Amino acid sequence: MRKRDAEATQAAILAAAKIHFARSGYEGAFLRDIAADAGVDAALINRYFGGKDGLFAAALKHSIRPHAFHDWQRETFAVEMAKMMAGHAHQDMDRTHAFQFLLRAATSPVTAPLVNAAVQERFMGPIRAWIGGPNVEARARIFAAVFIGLLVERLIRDEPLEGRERKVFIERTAAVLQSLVEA
Amino acid sequence: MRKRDAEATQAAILAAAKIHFARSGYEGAFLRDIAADAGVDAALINRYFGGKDGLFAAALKHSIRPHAFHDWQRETFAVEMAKMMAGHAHQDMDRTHAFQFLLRAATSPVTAPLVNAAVQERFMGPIRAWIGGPNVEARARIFAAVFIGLLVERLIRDEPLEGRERKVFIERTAAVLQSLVEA
DNA sequence: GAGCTATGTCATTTCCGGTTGACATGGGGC
DNA sequence: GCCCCATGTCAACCGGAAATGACATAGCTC
Repeated sequence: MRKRDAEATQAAILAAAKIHFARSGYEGAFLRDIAADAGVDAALINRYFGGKDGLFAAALKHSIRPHAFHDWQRETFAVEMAKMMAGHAHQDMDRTHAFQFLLRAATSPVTAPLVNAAVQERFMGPIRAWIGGPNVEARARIFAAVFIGLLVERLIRDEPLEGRERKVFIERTAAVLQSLVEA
Repeated sequence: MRKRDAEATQAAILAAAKIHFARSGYEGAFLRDIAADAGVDAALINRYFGGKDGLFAAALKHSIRPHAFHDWQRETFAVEMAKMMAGHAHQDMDRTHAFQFLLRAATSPVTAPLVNAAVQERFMGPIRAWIGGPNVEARARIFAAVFIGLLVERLIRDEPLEGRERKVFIERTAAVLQSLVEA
């Protein structure tokens, strides 16, 4: 029998759930599989999270953490971010993984509203505050869209750019990002 | 009883399937609903496509066709596209269905490789050709990223922008897109 | 128009996955 | 050491959705 440690068990379930939801989406992730990966009986998921919905909500909450936009320097962030986007996909796995989770969740009609609410609160909010200026709403949305798109591109591409193409990619990306934080 | 025309029936099923798969993903789309929309009994889907898997494969194959970038006007496409992105997700369904379908399919581990290969060939290829100029690779990637990001944002948001915010959104988005096709 | 086959419809079955409740047991509190 | 509750396990249930097979009939061939 599994060692009796509710906290560790819940953590194991949550970790497995994040992987499965990220890989397969809400409908495609099965509680039995998640439980198996966590080394737990599926019934425990119900006990601890109140069902699949609750588990998803917990995983979602755990995946979206406030991004530290406040400590980015307004003058240099664009280039820094562009460099990050130009990097290898296997770097920054935590962030990448969380984003996969969000992307898949966003493409399921069941979970899309949840994701939207969470993203609004913990992602768009900080972005708006950070960007500031007039017409924040429109500019923040474009910023978020570009940000998401760059992450997706980074996620699905075969190989990163090299040499001159890479240099141009960073310059151009930085220019786009920079333009969006300017009024 | 439905008119006896196997070819038309299959086409109706395929059309309905594409809509449902685009809107709800593989697991979220139900054969009964697809059949109902097509004005067909669900059993026919099995007869003609051999089951849900077969139907999905057929819809995927049918959705991946070369995108007509060549008939966009280089001077006006940016504003047109920005207006489209500013709209509600359920408007302009014709144009965006294929993309939504592909995006959802790309987030399913089963179909992802197929989709990625097809996207490279039939999406990135045309984009490169259409954009042209020096450092096409880098610019095409950013363009694709922005394009995808806007689609995702459009997909997950609750409500479109209105009034002045909408106007700014379109202007800014158009500016970003336009800048990316210029060398 | 008789007969046959492809097409369409319906009822039923099967399967799958989330949920539930009963039961087992480890381990802390007394 | 005993009791009790929290934790873990197991088997069964239930609803929903896909698949199946029997049946009906339109429409073509002759």
